Amino acid sequence: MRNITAKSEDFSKWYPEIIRKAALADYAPIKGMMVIRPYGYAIWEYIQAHLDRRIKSSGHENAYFPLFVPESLLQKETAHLEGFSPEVAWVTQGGADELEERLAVRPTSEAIIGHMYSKWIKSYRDLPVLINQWANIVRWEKVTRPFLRTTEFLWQEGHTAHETQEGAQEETLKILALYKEFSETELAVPVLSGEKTEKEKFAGAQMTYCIEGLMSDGKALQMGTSHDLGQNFAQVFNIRFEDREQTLQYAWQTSWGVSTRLVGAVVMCHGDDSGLKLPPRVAPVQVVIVPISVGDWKETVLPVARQLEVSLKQAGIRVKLDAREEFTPGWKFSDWEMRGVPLRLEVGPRDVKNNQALSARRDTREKQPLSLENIADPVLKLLDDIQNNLLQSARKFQKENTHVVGDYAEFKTVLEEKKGFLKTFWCGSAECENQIKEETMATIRVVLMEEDRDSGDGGCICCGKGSQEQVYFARAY
RNA sequence: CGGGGCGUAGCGCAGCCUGGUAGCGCACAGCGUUCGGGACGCUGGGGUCGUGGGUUCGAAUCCCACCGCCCCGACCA
Repeated sequence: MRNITAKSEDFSKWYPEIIRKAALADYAPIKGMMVIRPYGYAIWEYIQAHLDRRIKSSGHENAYFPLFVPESLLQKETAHLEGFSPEVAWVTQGGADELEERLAVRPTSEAIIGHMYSKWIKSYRDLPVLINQWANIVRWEKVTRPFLRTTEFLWQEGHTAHETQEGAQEETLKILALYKEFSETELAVPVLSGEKTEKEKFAGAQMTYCIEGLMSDGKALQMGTSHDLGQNFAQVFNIRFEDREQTLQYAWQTSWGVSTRLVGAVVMCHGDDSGLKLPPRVAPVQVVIVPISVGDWKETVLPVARQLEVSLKQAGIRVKLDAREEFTPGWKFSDWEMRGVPLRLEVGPRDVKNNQALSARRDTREKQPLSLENIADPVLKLLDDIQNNLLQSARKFQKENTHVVGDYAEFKTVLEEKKGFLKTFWCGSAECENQIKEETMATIRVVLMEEDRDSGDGGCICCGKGSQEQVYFARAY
């Protein structure tokens, strides 16, 4: 008896189903909006905690800006406005009164933050400004999917201002590297990193960098972006300061963000036919203890299980004892596997007699008895192994699904038959980029930065013109 | 936003064609027996049939509009 659709059979049915069955989120009664349930929100909270620590230790501080952006501010940066206007939600009324000026529900906060920075930044001594905010934003998207693209989503957005162009560039790349390290260490999701093309870059940015993950259906997912804004926003918001030579300069800015989409990435990258597989570092429950309820188990087994729970808790492990009487052990095994708990410990009469617990890994399904003496040590070791193994498996998958292609016919065949990332050369023209997208639905996910490129050049996959621009194409979410 | 599919109990569905007492499985509640990989028996509760309008003596069923979900495209964290 199976109660979830197998991932291998129908990925696009599996995904929303597992989101709901595992109680990560549920549809709200508003188009494109979801309720993040406690189990899903806990994952987000661990993501936040791990990322917030990195953001702060790299010198940034958290602050909070308003939800609403006056239309006049949003309009200042033309490219920015054009990029976002199709998906902005507007507030036109307050109570019974029509507003004199429409208020945008922030689709991102560059505008209102730019406005504030112009008041705060007067001297080179005020720089750099390194601020991050955790917030919700609204984008009126036409097609939505839980976590991957919702009308409202939660994210962090960093907004920094610098004295020099180099300062801003350095910040942009520093965050890009931080995101990559974060994704791989905490989410066990390996990512490519590089530049976006002109077509794909952030509205109003000078250059956009991103990290891209490969989901297990062979489609790419943009997991984070870091933008070098140059002086675009500083010029229209008048963020000027007196530099060391006493001349007036516009500030150099960056912005960068990751969102609740990352929860979707974890689900899609690691899940299998039995459900979720959560990396221990973001798993709300790292270890579940299932007592085997036979005979006088409440007197014999349960006290041992409780003691086990206490000792794991003391070691800082997120542990749950599932002592519910209305379910059989077998049912609990399947349920917690579906919910992605990395490690299960079974405690039954046999284990009590042998002073042990039987461990079962979610990732490999390996079972191994562990002595109850100092059990936290091997449990921590196992959680570490699982975290590591998830990353290695995902890396292996990414490698196996990355194909170097040289000509367009091969490009199309590989894309159709194997999916995944296609590594190739591109001449840099929007014409070729558009043509490929039109014909194959594949987009350039990243343009490799110089230091990541293979030496030498190749012909553009589309027009054949010689080029050093090495890129990864994929179909994407 | 275009093309297609779907919306009936928490979930999965039948009933609709041919209008006339709203059903099945799982889940849920109670009791009992079970429990080392999704247990079983008995009893029971739960429905504005997505929403609004129309046709009709009578609408889950026929007609219209809207909303939502899924898939495939056009646009995006």
